[in-house]
Amino acid sequence: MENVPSSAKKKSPASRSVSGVLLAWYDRHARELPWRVGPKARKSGERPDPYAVWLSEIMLQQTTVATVAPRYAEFLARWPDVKAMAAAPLDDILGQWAGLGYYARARNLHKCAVVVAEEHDGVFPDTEEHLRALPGIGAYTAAAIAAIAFDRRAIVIDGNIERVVSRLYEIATPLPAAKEEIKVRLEEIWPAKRSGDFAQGLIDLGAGICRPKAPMCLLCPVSENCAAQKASRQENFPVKVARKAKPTRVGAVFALTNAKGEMLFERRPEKGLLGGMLGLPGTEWKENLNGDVFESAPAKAKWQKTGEATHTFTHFHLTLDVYAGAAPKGFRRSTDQQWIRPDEARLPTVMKKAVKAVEKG
DNA sequence: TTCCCGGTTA
DNA sequence: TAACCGGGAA
Repeated sequence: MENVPSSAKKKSPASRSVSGVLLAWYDRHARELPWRVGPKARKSGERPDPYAVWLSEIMLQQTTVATVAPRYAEFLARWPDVKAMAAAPLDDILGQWAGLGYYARARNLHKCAVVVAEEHDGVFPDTEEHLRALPGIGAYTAAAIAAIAFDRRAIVIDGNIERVVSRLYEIATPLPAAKEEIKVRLEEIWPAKRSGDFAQGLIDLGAGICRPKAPMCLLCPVSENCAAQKASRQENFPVKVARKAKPTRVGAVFALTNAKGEMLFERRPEKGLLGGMLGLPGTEWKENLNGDVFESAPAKAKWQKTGEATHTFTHFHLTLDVYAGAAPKGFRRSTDQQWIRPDEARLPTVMKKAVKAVEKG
């Protein structure tokens, strides 16, 4: 090492040590996850099922491992391969997805399954570029599937990896602008072999050790290489741009019930908030509740306000006034509406809360 | 209660 | 750049 020219010393030894040390750490500490082929099995030749990798990565977008694990098992049991999923009606996919949020993911999941089944004969493409062209697969997911399922040397950057790298190099540029710099750093340290294990190792390190709050630097295999930890400034990275305050919106929803104890739901428009999901009929959600809310009711009934439901979306808080009423004689639902027992309806969380407000009220 | 966290699309 | 959710921590 002493005889290595300083030009070579600069990059190669440090990068070798980060990837080598991280992979050795992953060999010992990899999380056991339902969709994962662990380092040991991977070394003995076992390959992950690209369908399983894809499904898990879509579910893991913006969603924690703890939430995804049981839901992933349900999906995999119901649709064991991509052709089975492609053959399912979109409404079944959306219903199974209910409660997971970001429903565009479920719509794109189905779209993607159809494209893979019909245009790729049920075989997932094995390059980052071709994966990136599929619905719902962006830069992160394309790289993750290429690396994890096919061991391609694809630079994977998720929130965990952004945090790890911004600390390793004390990257002062705020996210998301820092992403380019992070990618350059990763290019320098990303190994040619075991690309998938390296990606998963970085993610596990970010999730378990290099956490947002109170990172466990004493247990970190690369703390020696970490500029932020050397300066005791771990928690100051990554730097992020200030977020702006969420406005509050209000609205009213109407829970109409029939003699069978069923409730009237309607399918929301395909695009936009909670797109394609079932919900209670009601008003628009705006800054204030002006005009006659009952004009938005699905029927003329003795509406009783039974409570409120509050919920927070990405960019606003919502308060819904919840009204309950019995369907009048001769009420006919329209074609986009359906009677469902409330306990059986697969609903987004805000609508579950509204239904609960009826049951309590 | 409020705050924080996180990928893709248009 | 803004729209798009829900869970867990503070």
